[in-house]
Amino acid sequence: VGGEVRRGGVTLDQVARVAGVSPATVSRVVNGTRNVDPALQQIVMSAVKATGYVPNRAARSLVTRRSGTIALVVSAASADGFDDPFISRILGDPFFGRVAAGALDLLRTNGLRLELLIADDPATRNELTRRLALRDIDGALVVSMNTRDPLCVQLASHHLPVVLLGPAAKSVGLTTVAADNRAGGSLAAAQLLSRGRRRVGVIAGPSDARGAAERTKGFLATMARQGVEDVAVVIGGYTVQTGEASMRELLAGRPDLDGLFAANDLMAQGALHVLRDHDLHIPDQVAVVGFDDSRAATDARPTLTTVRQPLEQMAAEMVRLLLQLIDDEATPIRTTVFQPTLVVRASA
Amino acid sequence: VGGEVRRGGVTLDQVARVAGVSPATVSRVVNGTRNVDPALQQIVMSAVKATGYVPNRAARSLVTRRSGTIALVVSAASADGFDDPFISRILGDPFFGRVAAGALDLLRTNGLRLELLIADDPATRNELTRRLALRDIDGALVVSMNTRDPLCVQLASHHLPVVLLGPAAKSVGLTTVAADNRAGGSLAAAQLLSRGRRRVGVIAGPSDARGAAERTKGFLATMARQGVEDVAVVIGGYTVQTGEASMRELLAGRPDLDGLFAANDLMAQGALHVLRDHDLHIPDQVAVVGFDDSRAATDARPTLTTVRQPLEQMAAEMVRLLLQLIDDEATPIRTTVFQPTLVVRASA
DNA sequence: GTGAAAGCGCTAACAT
DNA sequence: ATGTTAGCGCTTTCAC
Repeated sequence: VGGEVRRGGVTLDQVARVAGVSPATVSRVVNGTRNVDPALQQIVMSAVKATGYVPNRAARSLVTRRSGTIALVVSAASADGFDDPFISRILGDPFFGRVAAGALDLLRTNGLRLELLIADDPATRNELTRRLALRDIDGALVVSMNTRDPLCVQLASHHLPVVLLGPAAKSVGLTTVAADNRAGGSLAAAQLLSRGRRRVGVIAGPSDARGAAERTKGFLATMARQGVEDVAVVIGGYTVQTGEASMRELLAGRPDLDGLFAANDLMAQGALHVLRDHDLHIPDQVAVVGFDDSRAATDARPTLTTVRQPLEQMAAEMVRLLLQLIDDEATPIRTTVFQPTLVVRASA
Repeated sequence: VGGEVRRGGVTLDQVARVAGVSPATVSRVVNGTRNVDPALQQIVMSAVKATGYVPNRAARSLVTRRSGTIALVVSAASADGFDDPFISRILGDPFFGRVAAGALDLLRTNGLRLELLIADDPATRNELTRRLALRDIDGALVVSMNTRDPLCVQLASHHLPVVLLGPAAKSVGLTTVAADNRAGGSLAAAQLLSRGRRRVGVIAGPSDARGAAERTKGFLATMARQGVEDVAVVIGGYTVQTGEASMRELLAGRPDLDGLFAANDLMAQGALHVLRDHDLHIPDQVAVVGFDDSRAATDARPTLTTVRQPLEQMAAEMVRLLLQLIDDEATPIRTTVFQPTLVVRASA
């Protein structure tokens, strides 16, 4: 109203004028470049503060060819459902929330922005690839829900700055951060064993899910090592409903079951429902271990003993690796593996 | 390898050369400006396709003073906990996921980007305000978790392009999209009434939560209209644990309860646990209605009858309103209210 | 209806 | 160590 003062913000030139130096010097100070006289540096800093200067991102990007933005990509194969609910479900998954929070935390201390992206069809996948190539996005953090993901192969083939959160599959030519799912399965087995359970079953994850097979393998290996060879395994679909169905199936084949490992908490929750319907006491009659330490674990009754991945730390490591990759394209592809931990609650 | 062809992408000038026109004309065509000869238009379009041209966002932003990015802001008062888990929890909340998915859907058809932002302290709040003022972000979609939120008042006072998802409180001078929580409470009451329940209780939300009070008011009003005046109300904290405690309290004061309304699904889930422990059959002995239609509703046993807000549609409307606000700063402040619906499942 | 020209605000050679 | 200069790729008056 009446004053078009500073419409659009203070520019670097204005700061330079106030400080009585050249724009280049201001730029150097602002960007923390060395080789600037400490005295001048002070003067410029004051001028910056006095004017309230803040760099124009677009202008800076134009010349540096860096957007200052990195993408958090949720990759959906879009094979099944492919409607809104599916995307909502991923975005609303505690798993995703922990990753986003972990990434954001480190990103903002680096002055970088996080763009949320859904890559669920060829068009959006191509656009992401293009934007990455043009540095419209500096790099991408990819969270993929299953192993045979078209986005991953596409990204890998173009050699773009991308870090994947996923199974430690060496197959993908992408820098990857993963949890040691096998060790996680082992942890679950050890807990059941320590509770004296040897008539155990497992509700495994779907074959194409991230690391599901590893969890089961680790579990079975540790059981076998203690002489427990006869383990019933049924495959679920990572939902409460499939957990229920699988539990019923397991119980039908082996009514004397005294221990259960479910490859995620949701299926464990389903199992809990069925066990209760069968009047089986948890953990006395059947001990149950889940995986993920999701909200379902704390909200179930009894509360769920489960395996937890350090997702926030993993996300932070993803950012670190990505920043390195952006900084130096020649950084070799690496896989970092994190160890899960057992969270003991009431169910086992 | 060996070819630095098109390093950094095709520029508008290159397209112009290929098409045999001036850069200005290409710009006009690309931006859909009228007053361009249809014939030339075709030529330019071909050239664009042939070269694989895609506009440089930074350059465009620099001159248009629009970033093409809108922020999805999660505002946390940071009063309590204030550690990572808190943010993770919000981001991993299905509520948030549905909003993000709804917004993203409309945004990408408009060629806009979504930046994820956490505003949990004065510094980040100020930065957001500044970025909005400088058009480093074109506008913000704000999801606030409680009513007395410092971010909202700050944003409102600066008259920035912001749309709030929140209670229909007229107090805030912000364009707002809200659900009719009172109507939602009414829906719950009507359902309980239709099941013949008149000895009812409610587990209300915390006093500072978005719309919690309205839900209770709507419920009580509808009950009263049917002559049910004596309703026990206890206040919970929107968690399973507080739901359990509240349910116990309710049952202690009124052992003959035959209907319950919980202001969110999590508390309803907690109530379910307690009712089961008391060997009370659901819904025969006690009918339960929740609120939100979150994952907890479908994963609980029995499945939860609940009130659903059309969050995806609400998010889309937020985007529409925000775009309007960005386009014309003088757009008057408005509040749009959406009607919730009842989702009938097994618990009532 | 189309082209020429002037920047948007910044950084990075290059010169000093 | 600092200043001068030349753009980055685009849109947009302004002439024609």
